[in-house]
Amino acid sequence: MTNEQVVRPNIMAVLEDRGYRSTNSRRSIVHILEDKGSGFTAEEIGRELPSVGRATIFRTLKLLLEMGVICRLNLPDGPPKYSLSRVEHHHHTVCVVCGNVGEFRAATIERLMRTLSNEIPGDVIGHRIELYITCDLCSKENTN
Amino acid sequence: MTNEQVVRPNIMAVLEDRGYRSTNSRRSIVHILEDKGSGFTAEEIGRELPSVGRATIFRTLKLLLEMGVICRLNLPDGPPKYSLSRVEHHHHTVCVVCGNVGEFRAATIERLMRTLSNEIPGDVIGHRIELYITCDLCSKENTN
DNA sequence: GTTAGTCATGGTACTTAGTATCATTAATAT
DNA sequence: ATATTAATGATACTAAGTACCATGACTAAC
Repeated sequence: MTNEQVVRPNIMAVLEDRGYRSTNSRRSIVHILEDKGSGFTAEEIGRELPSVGRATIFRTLKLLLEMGVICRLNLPDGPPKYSLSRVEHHHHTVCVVCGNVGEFRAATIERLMRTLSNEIPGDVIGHRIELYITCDLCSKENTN
Repeated sequence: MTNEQVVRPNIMAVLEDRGYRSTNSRRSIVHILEDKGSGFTAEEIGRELPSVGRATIFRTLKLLLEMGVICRLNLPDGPPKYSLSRVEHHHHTVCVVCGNVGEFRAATIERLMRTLSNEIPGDVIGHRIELYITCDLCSKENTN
């Protein structure tokens, strides 16, 4: 696991580079994403931007997903959560108590996946790894 | 990756051992699950059992999920798919073309996860790994 | 085997994440 | 400044799943 500086792209610039327009709604959604960083739901964003239509929120999230700027995480229960992606490939931790989402990188996993792909029938083109944890905060609260 | 014989529990027995009743609906649902094995959707089961109420299908799937008899797999798109679990811990491959779901085991992964948990903040209590592949059948069809 | 109690069922209405449609509005290119 | 076209918000819809509730089916105890 590494802890190097997280490099994030200028999201609006990425959108514009792909020919998408820089609109008020998109800017305010992106602004909130950058503020929250990780573990936010679509509904949450909608609540903070009542002037922006629900459809637009989902449309924008979908766009950003396709561009790889954010990722969606399906939790065992509750609505899916979105997180800003690192530029680099990464994986997620989810606290099963509070639902907080974290990110980590581990070169060992990637090396292992390459090895594994020899033993899997078919061509491995991607993978997704989620670690379910109880985060430090939640285990502390439990012992109090 | 291992290929040993898949050991499956007697699902109805497991249900009854937990105090749940052996009803017609449950038996017919379980029967279909055992027939399909993996990669089926809730809707699919409902279609094959028009006499069983939709609610009952979801109720039963939920029960089986809680008991660990089946697992739910959220695909990048399309409805979630359910699979009979092996008794043993395992992971899934999903073909991104046809959506077929496979299972595999890899002790290396489990060992790696244990190592990794030292580097992750909080207590790791579980993990989920999905490999996205194009299965042999689909890559063949593409080259034809 | 009958019965009593309770669990499970099917039907229906609801919730929630996300999408389709469409007339109006705003961003861009010229 | 204007024409073009993309994006928007509103609304209605779909689809996975759940809540509710009166009726029916299991099981246990007799």
